[in-house]
Amino acid sequence: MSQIAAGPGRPRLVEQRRRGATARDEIRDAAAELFTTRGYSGTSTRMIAEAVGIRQASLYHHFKTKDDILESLLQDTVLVPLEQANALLDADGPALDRLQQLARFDAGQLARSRWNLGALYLLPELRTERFAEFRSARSDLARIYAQLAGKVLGDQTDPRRHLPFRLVESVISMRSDEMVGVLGSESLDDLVGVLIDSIALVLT
Amino acid sequence: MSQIAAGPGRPRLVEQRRRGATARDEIRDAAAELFTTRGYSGTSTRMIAEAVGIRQASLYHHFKTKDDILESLLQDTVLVPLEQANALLDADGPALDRLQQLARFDAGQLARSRWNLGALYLLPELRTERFAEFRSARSDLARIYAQLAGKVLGDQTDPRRHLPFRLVESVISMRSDEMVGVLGSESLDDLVGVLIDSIALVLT
DNA sequence: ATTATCTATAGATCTATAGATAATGC
DNA sequence: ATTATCTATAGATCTATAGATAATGC
Repeated sequence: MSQIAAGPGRPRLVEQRRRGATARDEIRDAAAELFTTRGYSGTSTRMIAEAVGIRQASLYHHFKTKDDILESLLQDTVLVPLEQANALLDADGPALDRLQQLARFDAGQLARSRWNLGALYLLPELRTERFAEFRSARSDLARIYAQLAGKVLGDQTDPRRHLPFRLVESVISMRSDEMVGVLGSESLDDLVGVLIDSIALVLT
Repeated sequence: MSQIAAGPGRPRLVEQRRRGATARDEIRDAAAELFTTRGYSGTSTRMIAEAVGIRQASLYHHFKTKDDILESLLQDTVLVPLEQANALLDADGPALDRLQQLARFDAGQLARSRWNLGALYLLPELRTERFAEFRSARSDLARIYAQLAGKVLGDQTDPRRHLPFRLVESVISMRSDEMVGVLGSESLDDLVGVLIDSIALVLT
């Protein structure tokens, strides 16, 4: 059942041990855990393979290079929020409501994802040319936050417009510091609620 | 002058190119730049040595291992703020004033240090046993922030007590995202001011 | 004699490729 | 025939140590 099972290809030496419908997803799951806890350069392809239960070389049947694995994880975390942000920027209604809706969505994702994928944004390795596309998507997202906040403030130069984005992303470091792990999922909702309320307060 | 100059020991092959009165300080300066921009595992001892202008093996005359270099940088950034925090926790006066004084001090350090040393806190490699002592010092600091904030709120269980620490540390990610690089040092003061004001607002 | 550098290198990785093997699918 | 794995390995690192060398200091 959890054993190798049907499908073409030579069977694995050990049974499946990772969440994921496909080998590709198993690899992404293992890499997400390792990259967020040991860093990108601090994680070898051998460690990823071991966590999946395959040989190191077998990774390369599913990803061309090691950084393609990270790229794949990053894409998934930023594209959906960015789409949502663009929609809300053009939507009708009070700017504060739209900003808080966006924040609630993002903070919820960051708090609830299986691994702390937001921590990937903080990896210094993203500063290379290889991840320029991701960086640009993320700074688009930050710009939309600042624009909506600027509307609330009635001033697109007020430095406070940068705070909502940072408040939302503080979920990442709280999770890294294992504060969210300790809290139940009930008080995790409290935390997101507190952040949403704070956004209104700092823009007053 | 900037050439090898006086002092015992075989002369270097190239002139000094790093800030620092001693070779140890030159190494720390180079490592701070590299660790914050390329990560810890992503920085080799050869890169550090090259940035200093010495041979890779010569590093080991000044540091026993690579992680001793990181440890040394971390110690410097957390010990002074922690001392300050302990003093302010026991001081007299309104809790909000003391909290804001602490925040102004820390945010100022984070914003003005030659390299973005706060970014070192975000390195996933710190999650190892090797850096347990540093992690514990930093969580002591976070605890004092939360305790002071709890006093302001009149409730040591209110989740909002975690926000001031996170607001202060948002300076780190703003600097990483090169927002502080773009702003002049005058608007950098604005930024710190905005953070201090926000602390009062979110604890209202 | 002491110090801070240098050259050389051991031994342990690490990423990625080449090619064999063992399944399924047609 | 196609697919997904396996074994084996090339070539490029990387950290740390050993020991030589070239200064200053006594």
